[in-house]
Amino acid sequence: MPELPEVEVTRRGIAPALIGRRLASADFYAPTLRYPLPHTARTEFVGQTLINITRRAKYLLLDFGVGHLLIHLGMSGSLRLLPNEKSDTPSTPPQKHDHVDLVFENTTLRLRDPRRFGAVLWLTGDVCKHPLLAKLGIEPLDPAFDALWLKNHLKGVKTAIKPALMDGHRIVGIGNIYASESLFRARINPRTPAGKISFARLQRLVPIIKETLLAAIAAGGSSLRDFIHSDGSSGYFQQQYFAYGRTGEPCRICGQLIREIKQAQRTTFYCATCQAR
DNA sequence: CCGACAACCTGTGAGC
DNA sequence: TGCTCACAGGTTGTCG
Repeated sequence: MPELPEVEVTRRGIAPALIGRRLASADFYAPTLRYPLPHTARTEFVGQTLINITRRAKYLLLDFGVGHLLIHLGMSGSLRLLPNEKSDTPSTPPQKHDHVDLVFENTTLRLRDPRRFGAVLWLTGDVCKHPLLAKLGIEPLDPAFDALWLKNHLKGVKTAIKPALMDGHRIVGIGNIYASESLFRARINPRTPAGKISFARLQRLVPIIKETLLAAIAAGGSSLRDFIHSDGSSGYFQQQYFAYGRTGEPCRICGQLIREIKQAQRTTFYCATCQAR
């Protein structure tokens, strides 16, 4: 489920309950997700105190000082907090798709991931140099991501703007939903070759991307208070989409029917009138 | 460099 | 009601 906003909402939801707490145990209920779970490395992080939780792209990084636990939620992953029974046992036994319990003092962080595209890795040394992180592009909420940056990085790019926006080697965190939504709001046709978009349009697009992501984070943030009792989902689903998933429904702006096309094996939703070339 | 495509998995919903 | 098939919010790797 998660694009950048949901990962960020998750980070904000779990951080206050876990930072400064000692990891009492780590229980893995599967041998592997996308990659093998760090069964044998467990001794390196169990017993350590969690110093911080940061996010890079859609990766969460749990900093234990001696190394980082990297968590990716894949397409169907979610994290939630459970109160512990007797301070060292989660109050609810793991269900079918629960794969990891990080048992802290008083609170357990549980990873559920039905499709098992997620990942949990133990990284020591410079996390930025890890192959999964080293080649990641700019954070869309970084002030350095502006129209000039985008212009420079799309120069000569013939790929259509929609798949170009989703390429994490350029900009991270823009998944299928927010690529369609941002282009709709910026009135840019998703098939336009990325390098051919005018600077004026890029100046419109960049703040729209930031606003769209921030609005989604804010929507999720409104349910943060209940994170510990929730199912791990957020206000994310309550977003009112303009284009995403609305094939055949009238455009909220002009009334024309929203269309869908395939781009790079992913469905793109757009309004042929509002997003004419 | 680019695009197309398969792969990793399971659940869900549309259509018959 | 029950079956089959296409598809799903991500990312990597291979091939042409």
